[in-house]
Formats: sequence, structure tokens, C-alpha cells
Amino acid sequence: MPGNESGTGTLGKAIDVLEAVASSPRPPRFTDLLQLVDQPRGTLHRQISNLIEEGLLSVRQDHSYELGVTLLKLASRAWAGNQFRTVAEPHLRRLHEQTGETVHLGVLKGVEVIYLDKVESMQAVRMHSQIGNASPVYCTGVGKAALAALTDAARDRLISAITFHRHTENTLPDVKALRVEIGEIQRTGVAFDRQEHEPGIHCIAAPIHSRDHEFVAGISTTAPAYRISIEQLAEWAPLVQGAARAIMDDMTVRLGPKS
Amino acid sequence: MPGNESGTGTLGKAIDVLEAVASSPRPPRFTDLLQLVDQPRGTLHRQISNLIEEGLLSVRQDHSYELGVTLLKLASRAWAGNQFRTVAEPHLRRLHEQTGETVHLGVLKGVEVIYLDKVESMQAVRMHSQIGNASPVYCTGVGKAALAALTDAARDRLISAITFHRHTENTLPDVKALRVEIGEIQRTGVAFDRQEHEPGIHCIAAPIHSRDHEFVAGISTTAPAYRISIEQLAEWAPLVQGAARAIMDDMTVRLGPKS
DNA sequence: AATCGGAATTCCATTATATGGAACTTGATT
DNA sequence: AATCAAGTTCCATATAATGGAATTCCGATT
Repeated sequence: MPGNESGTGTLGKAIDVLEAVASSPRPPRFTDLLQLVDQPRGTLHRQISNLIEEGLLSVRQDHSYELGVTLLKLASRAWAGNQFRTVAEPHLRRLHEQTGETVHLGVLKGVEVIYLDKVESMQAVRMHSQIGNASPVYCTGVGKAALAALTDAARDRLISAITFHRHTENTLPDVKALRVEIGEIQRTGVAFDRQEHEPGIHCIAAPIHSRDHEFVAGISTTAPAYRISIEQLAEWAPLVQGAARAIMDDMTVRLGPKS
Repeated sequence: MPGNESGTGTLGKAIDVLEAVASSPRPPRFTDLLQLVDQPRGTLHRQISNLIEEGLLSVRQDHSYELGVTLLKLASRAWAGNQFRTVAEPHLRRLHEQTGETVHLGVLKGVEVIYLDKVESMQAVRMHSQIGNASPVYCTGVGKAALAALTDAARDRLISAITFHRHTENTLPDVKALRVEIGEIQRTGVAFDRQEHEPGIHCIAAPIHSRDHEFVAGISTTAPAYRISIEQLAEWAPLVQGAARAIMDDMTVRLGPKS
């Protein structure tokens, strides 16, 4: 449910179609897409044809559409080649060794956090991990940490674009609550997710940002609430902050002092 | 190194740029891209701008480019929603339980195989798995199995587009050897990768195809050669073929008898 | 099997957008 | 500071996208 900032230009329209397919709970059919993206029949039809031609979209036998495997191929390269992720990787692993819990790395993208990497002991339930998963900023540790690291202007702009949705009973309900929380994060240097996204799951996160605060991200340690108390999480604050600090230092070394 | 079938239309050009970035060993700079994709300066520059605007591409501080995180987001959805993968998933898991070795699911896309899923006991070395990884058809078990399942016409067309590259000393060197191998696969119903892609790694695979042989894929069980002999692999033939058969049956049930 | 109705696809004159050559700016190197 | 290469912007032109309407396809229903 990203802020439908209808893309401009031919490419933007095409991506809009992909996003529409991506955000549909079930594979949309032609008519479904017709009302999801605001385009005339003929136009949409050709766009879909092009997307299929490029392998970005696939038809299912019932004439519904799903995202194409070319995206997997590209994403695989995107992940492997991502500079920030590469720099951060050893620090994620160290933080995981120190805490024994799952560690996430996420970057801010619009009003969402996109998870770039994850380190966990043993994935009992196999999953495509969390990588690429997009979650709202206002109810994740990484998201709130990233928000706190933004410049005031950028944050104001972004916050006004958020639409709040109550994921759990702890989810921050509105802008007011979020701003209070951000103040707290800026004071303490760490962000908590107190079961605000998934019931039973909480985490502690620290912000990561470039020198100019244009690029913001976050690192977090996540644990199930039944096993780790929020106080125990809080004790990891120095570790999480240390990892964030170390990543930022590595960035300035590897990327030049500009960022 | 995919068959540069330079995409047509505005969208195609854009994807070409993405592919160029994806296939570069190191992040390309503007001039690098200029000769990778055959486009005039001004045009390329605007295309890159558009791609960045859409989050499909990112600039690094040294003016080189890397793929953007939006691709991860889209791919995450593509993976989760993929119908074929969803249908195959339980069968992969069962095959893994039966053999105790790593199981792969891949689909044919042009002259490459794209891995859709993977099940393994314990990933000692953490990795973004193999998912989305693109490998040549002619030197992977899944790839050769898929080739064997193609209609003669489609296979001929595809084979002529392959450029052979010797990955290991066992890699099939040319079309002739590949055709012999395909005949063998069609007779026996299973394909072997005899350390043809990675030294020390071999696998046994079985083809999966839709009714009309338009869609082809494969499932494989992989093992290190030092621990599992090729004879032991061969004993799993019924299991691998059984899994492939079961997936095809499920497809016709879930997707209607047409495919 | 035949009919009907909604959905998907094709068509083409019009319009908007991408194109690409050249001029310009930036920033690194000596 | 000067030079040169790399990156960026501009704008008249060519090309590709647009969108309304007509047509075909498909799948219910009888």
C-alpha cells in the first residue's frame, strides 16, 4: 500500500502496473488492473504486453497476472552487488554472534523500509528470508530509527505521506504518537518496536545514515517476546549502536568522506 | 552473458540498461554503460535518470551505478506469489527429506535457468540462497532436463542461441555433445550434471513441463562429489522423477488440464 | 450443442514522448 | 592554473505511446 505516487513517463507507467500486480492480494485479471492503474484499455493492454515480453510479468492460464521471474534474476544481482549491504554484512554477523538473535538490515524507501539482509541462527521455517520485504516505517524498529535520522524537512515531508494502519494493539496510531516516539529515539539513540508490527515480536534498532542524512537505514536485533523481555533487549543497546556506528565508519572509509 | 536480444520499445531499452548493469562484474560508470548499450549519450543519460527515479538503479558516490532496492521489493513479491513455485514447494521439501541433500527448482528462461527455490538442511554459509540465480542451460542438471522436455522446434531454436563456455573440465563443449546428452536424458528421463558447472558438485535432475511443452522447468538433488558418488545419485532417480511427476500432476489439478 | 454477455484484444489517426547531435559544465590530473 | 576527459543539459525532430471504438474471444447458462 505505498503512496501511489503515479510514476511519470513511459517507464513510470510500466512500473505502476508492476506495483499494482505486486500489491494485489491475489493475481489480478485485466479488468482488475484496469481500475487499479488509471489507464484506458488499449494503453494498459499494450503496457502489459510489453511487460510480458520483457519477462517482468507472466500470464497464468486463467488470464490473471503474476510478476515474472526476470525480477528474481535482477534482484539476485541487485542483492549481491549492493554496496551498502556488502559493507554492513560482517557487522550484522558480529551482532548476531553477540546477541544470538536475528539481525536485520533495512533501508528507507519512501514510506517503507526495505530489508536488505538478515542473519539468523537457524531458520526453522524456511523462507525467502525477509529480504526485499517492504514494511511500514512507523511500526518497525528499523523504520522508526531511520525516520529519526532524517533531516527535519525530509522527515516532515515523509510523515505527511504516511497512512496509519493498526497492525497490532501496540501500533502507533497517528502522527502525534510517532513524533513523540521519534523524539525519544533521538534522545536515546535507539528505537524499539514493542510488538507494533507483529504480535509477539519485538526488537531494538539503531539508525544508520550518510553524512548528509540523505541516505538513512537501520540495523535491528529481533526476538520473540515470550523468550526475551524488553528490558533484556534494552541491554543490547550498546551492541546495536556499536554495529550501526561501525557500519557508518566503514561507509566513510570505503565510500570516501563525502557520504 | 544472456543472448543480447536488445529489447524493443522504450521499456525494452530501459531493461537493457538494467541488464547491462546487472551483468557487469563491477559497477559500471556512465561511459562503461555507453558502450555496453548502444545508445547516444543524451538518450542513455535520460534513461538512467528515469531508472533512478523509479528506484531501479542507484548512483554510488563515485558515479558508478548499481541496481536499486526496488528490485528486491518486487522480487520478494514475485517469489511469494509465484504459482509454479507454490505448487512445487511441498514436493521439494519431501524430496529433500528423502535424500537429505539440497533440492533445487529452476525454470527455463531463454538460454538460462533461473532458480526459483531451494531446500537444504542447514546453510552453513549463509547466502541469499540460489534464488534468482541464472545459470547456463547446457551445464546444469535442471537446464539439460528442461531442454530435453522442449518441443524439437523450440529446442533447435534455443540451442542455436547458446554460446558454450567451459566452466569446468567436464563442461559439454559444443552443440554436438549437448544433443547426445539430450537424447540420453529423453531415453532415461533423468539428467546428470557431472561437475559440469562447478567442480566438486554434481546433481541429478528430472524435467517438468506443461502439457503443451511450452513451459519447461526442472527439479534436482545436488551433492558434493566427495561425499556422494554418481552411482548413489543415480539411485535417487525414481525419487527425483517422482517429485517431478507429482509437481506436474498438481499443476494440472490446480491449473486446469489445459496446461 | 447453441446462445448470450462480459472480458480481452486489435486497430489507427492523433498526440505526446523519446530521440540524438551538439553545446556546455564539471571535476580530476598534471 | 591549465588541460582534458567525463558527465550533463538542451531542443528541433522523429518515433513511439495514446485512447476511443470496433472486433474477437471465452466461458457461463440453458
